[in-house]
Amino acid sequence: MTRLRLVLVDDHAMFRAGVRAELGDDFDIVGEAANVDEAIRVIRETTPDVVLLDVHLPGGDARAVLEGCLSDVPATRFLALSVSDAPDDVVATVRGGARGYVTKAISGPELREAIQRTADGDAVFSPRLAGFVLDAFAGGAAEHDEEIDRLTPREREVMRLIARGYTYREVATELVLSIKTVETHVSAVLRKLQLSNRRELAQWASDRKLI
Amino acid sequence: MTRLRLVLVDDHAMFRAGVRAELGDDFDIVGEAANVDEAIRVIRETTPDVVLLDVHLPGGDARAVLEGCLSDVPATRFLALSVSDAPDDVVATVRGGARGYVTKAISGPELREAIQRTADGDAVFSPRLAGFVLDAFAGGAAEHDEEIDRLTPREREVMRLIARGYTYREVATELVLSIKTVETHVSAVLRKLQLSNRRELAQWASDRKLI
DNA sequence: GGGCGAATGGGGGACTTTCCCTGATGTGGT
DNA sequence: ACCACATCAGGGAAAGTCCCCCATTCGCCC
Repeated sequence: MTRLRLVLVDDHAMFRAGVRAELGDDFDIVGEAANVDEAIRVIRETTPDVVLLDVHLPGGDARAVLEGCLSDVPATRFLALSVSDAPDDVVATVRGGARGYVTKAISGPELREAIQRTADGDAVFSPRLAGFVLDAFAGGAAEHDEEIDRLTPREREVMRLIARGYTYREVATELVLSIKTVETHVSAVLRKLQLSNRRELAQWASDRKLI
Repeated sequence: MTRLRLVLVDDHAMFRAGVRAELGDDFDIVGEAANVDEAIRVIRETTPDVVLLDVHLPGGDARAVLEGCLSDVPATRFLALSVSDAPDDVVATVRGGARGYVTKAISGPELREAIQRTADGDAVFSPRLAGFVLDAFAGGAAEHDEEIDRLTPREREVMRLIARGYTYREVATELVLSIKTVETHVSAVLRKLQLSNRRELAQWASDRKLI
């Protein structure tokens, strides 16, 4: 059987050298690229079986590469390989068309297997990351965070300050209110969001990048 | 002349393989580590000439490694080698005792030269990064924050968590202490820094980018 | 050996903060 | 008139913060 043909896309020459050293004997590395434009060109020219694709690249990200050549090389499978295990990165890259996503903490043998499975049509994910993708597909689309819509403008304003660690007294001073009014708003926010204290609120706001 | 003895500290086996493949002929790689504790142990055991040190590690960061063994191996030089080019990371790592800081975008020959120069006592920086360090020293070096030197290691540890908003109870759980001990440390920190409550402490720590 | 700093904790107290409850008033929109 | 919203009050339970006091242990240095 002929060796699988690979393209490596990563802006770190050192990392590409590592992959070559670990995998060069088992796969045919037909091309390398260090940025988005180069990657698109090389992939089109070589139509490899699998592309190892770093998520963060000079001149764009993995999605830019996927958009630029996915439709031109239908037989090529893309395996994202990144230092980032951020849910946003994972979900965005998979939405863009990657067939798998593993972190660079992976070992040589594991990567070898991941590439083989990707070429076979499997979806390969580092254990912790599979959950993010499933979550995103399961819950993500419909709701649009109805919860925050139930807060009044004033409540949102108070909520933001509370989430930053202000005390009720400080919020009252900042917004020129009485402490009691702040208490009322905070209670309403906690009740509406079904949270039980300010720390959870800070977490909630941080998750939604509201601070 | 005998080859320089290296230790590689990086949580990505793949990256270490890349460095080995690129440098293994020119340097004597006497040890490798993938996390903070392992790194400290290996460095103490091998007392290499140069340590290639990733900034972001499981169980801590490069500073933890530097704190853990800098005084034990006075002849060893540390060269930070990271994907991050964030000013905070650079400055923090250099403050911690690293003698240089280059990004992983570096090429094999450049890394070879950087290691040689580090061993010779030079300070090696990627071009864009040198500026950050110089800025940091220009903008307030004279004082060297005598205040924080007056804190004991344990006090600093407690202080960091308090500054992040942890309650005494949570700090106690995290560090496996009694609440009373946490209170004692916090009181000492507030007294030494002449602050009056945890919010001022959070502000103080944030100003100094200790969180 | 004696002193000293560091780390660990216990008791207790004063005070603030948080969160919830039950109210009230006024305003603007439909 | 009704309702959502914003404003404020009194009261109280619970938690957390910060300050005293104190003791023990350990290791280090003179």
